[in-house]
Amino acid sequence: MLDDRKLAVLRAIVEDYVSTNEPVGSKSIVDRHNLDVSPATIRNDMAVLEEQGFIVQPHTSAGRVPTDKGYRLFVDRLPGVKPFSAAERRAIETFLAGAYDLDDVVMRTVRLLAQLTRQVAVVQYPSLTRSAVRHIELVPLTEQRLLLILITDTGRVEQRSVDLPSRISEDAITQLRAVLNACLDGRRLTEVASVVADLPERITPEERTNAAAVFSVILESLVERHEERIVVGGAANLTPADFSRGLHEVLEALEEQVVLMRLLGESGDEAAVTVRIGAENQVQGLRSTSVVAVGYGSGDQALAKLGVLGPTRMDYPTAMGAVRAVARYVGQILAES
Amino acid sequence: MLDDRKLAVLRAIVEDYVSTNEPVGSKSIVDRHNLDVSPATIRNDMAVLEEQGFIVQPHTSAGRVPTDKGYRLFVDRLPGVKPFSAAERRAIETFLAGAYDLDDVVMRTVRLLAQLTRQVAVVQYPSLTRSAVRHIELVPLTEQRLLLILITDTGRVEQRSVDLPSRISEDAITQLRAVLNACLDGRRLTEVASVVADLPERITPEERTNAAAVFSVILESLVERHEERIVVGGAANLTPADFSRGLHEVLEALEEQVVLMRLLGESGDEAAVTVRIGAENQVQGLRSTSVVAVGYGSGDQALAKLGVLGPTRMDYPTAMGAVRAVARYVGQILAES
DNA sequence: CTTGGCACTCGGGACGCAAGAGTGCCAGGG
DNA sequence: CCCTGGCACTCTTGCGTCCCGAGTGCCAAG
Repeated sequence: MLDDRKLAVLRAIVEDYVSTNEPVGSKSIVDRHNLDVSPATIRNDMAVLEEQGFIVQPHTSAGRVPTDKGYRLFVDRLPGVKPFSAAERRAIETFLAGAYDLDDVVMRTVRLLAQLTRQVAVVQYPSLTRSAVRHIELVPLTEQRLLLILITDTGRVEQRSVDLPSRISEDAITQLRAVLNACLDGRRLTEVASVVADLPERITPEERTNAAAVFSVILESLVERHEERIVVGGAANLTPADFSRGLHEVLEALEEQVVLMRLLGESGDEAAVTVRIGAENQVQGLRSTSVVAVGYGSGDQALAKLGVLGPTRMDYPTAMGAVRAVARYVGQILAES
Repeated sequence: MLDDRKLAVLRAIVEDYVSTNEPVGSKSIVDRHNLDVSPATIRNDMAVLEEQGFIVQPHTSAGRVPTDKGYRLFVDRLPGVKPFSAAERRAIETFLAGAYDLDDVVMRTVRLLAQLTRQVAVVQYPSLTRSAVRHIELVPLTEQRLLLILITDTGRVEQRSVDLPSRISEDAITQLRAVLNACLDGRRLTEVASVVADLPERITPEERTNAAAVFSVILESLVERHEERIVVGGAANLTPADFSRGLHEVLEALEEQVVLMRLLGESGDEAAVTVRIGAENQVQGLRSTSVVAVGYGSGDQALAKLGVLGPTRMDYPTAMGAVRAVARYVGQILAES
């Protein structure tokens, strides 16, 4: 149905269109890629490719442009990811290694991805719910108010202030802190809910109402969507020419955390690099963009996702290579801290 | 030199141009604003205004457009800030009051400002160096590694991991923690440096090398520029039509923390709303934008700045009103927490 | 199945023209 | 002295026309 040469033609069209942003004609294909056939032959192949929906011509007398389906075939069956050179890998590693806390890791990752791919970079903070508790700290703010600090093994620090129903003594705080750390230390956050339910027994009765307030804040912070923050960078890489309806639509989507969550969430598998092309994205307003994403994590399991977003006319092999490489190194960095 | 009517004409030109984005002619001025004179009279006034450099005409037979100098006169001598209605104030207050930690306050502030003004919002995190220490916490990660957590009275939490030269015992950590909190609690961060210098005396000699490592990390985090984070939102409000050289330039500038720092830093006075118009901004790439900024803080002194950025063709009265109102309420929220 | 040839289609740039908006200037009137 | 109506002038903008070139589809021959 699609012989080797037709695939080669599709590939040529995708590559040329990506690099020139102009519809590519039969003649320029034989010129640039060394297929030993005539333009007329290419035209026949292109007619077939068009009939099958892999390419279209914007105007009757213009060259061809890949469709979403064409890009899909390209990424599925064609060159795959572009591996990075040793030098590039080293550059990535040293750039990320300079980070000194989680915020900084994330910020650097965004910048790095945006710069490597010249696209918009999207990085999700390591998920709270899949991390484990490393330490819980209570700091008195006033006599009826505590600051609760939750530190995870991914280096993430969450803070909440807790309003207490009644006054609390230094001793009671110390006791509470000890109990919390004894019971929760090392637990995955998914287990915390059930553990917290059993805690009140360990607390002296007169402190239970205050303790309950603290517990409820802990539980709250587990379900808060807030924790799933996503950072975007490289928006300047969006070129107006690539978006018919203007950047506005895209920029708007990029500012909605919820939208970004869905965007990264849609890519199912976490270990492998996934590509969603154009209308494959269910997110309204990003129907003409592609997303290359992958899960990353400190150990073997993925904690969160990162990726790049750009026009469907994107250099997929490079983007996939960059995303994969960056995810790997970020994972390393997180594991070390 | 500039009589009342000429000022009224300038004002009319600015207002109409802001709302229509089209050069405004003499006839439309007498139509829309009720000046009881003929178009010809307006034309004479406009000729004077043009000669003085307050307005220009893009083409020989087009209406007039304000220059930077024109906008400047407008904001300096004309209607001033637009006060907010009680309903609007209440909306702002309740929207911000829902925040549950500093990150959330800042994020909400950005969204709010962007939405109120339909411009790009820029909010700087409360400066570390002007806040005071509320609590310092040390959490052992491994035997030679600590997590240092610094909590300020503005609700900000900074974290750093500290590599120790030698192993440290639980007791030593407790001692160190006690010393740090005893000496630093309530101190402004600007004083911390000198206080820390005197600390080693209070530490048992055998722990001094480890303590020194912790101290140096504390000092480091005071000078790190990282602390001056700036959050941007509402980039989708940038309309391509307003920027001749394209959005690219502007978006790029907005991604550079350093640039944003300069931008907010330039506005000198902190208590009053400052406006920098067009080329008054020394930042390359933002020469055709205006910035409306003001300092905000929990008490009387400013901790940081916030503002909006947009095309010089901006609704200054509204922007100034929004910026001022939001700054006030953010200050309140910070003071309460 | 490939290839050269050829007629065909259309988008885009160049040109010209007319309409409309807005101005500057001038002379007259309060 | 300032305001006003009138008038000629200047450009921009949109529209219609025309032409060129790129690229195609089809066909008949190798």
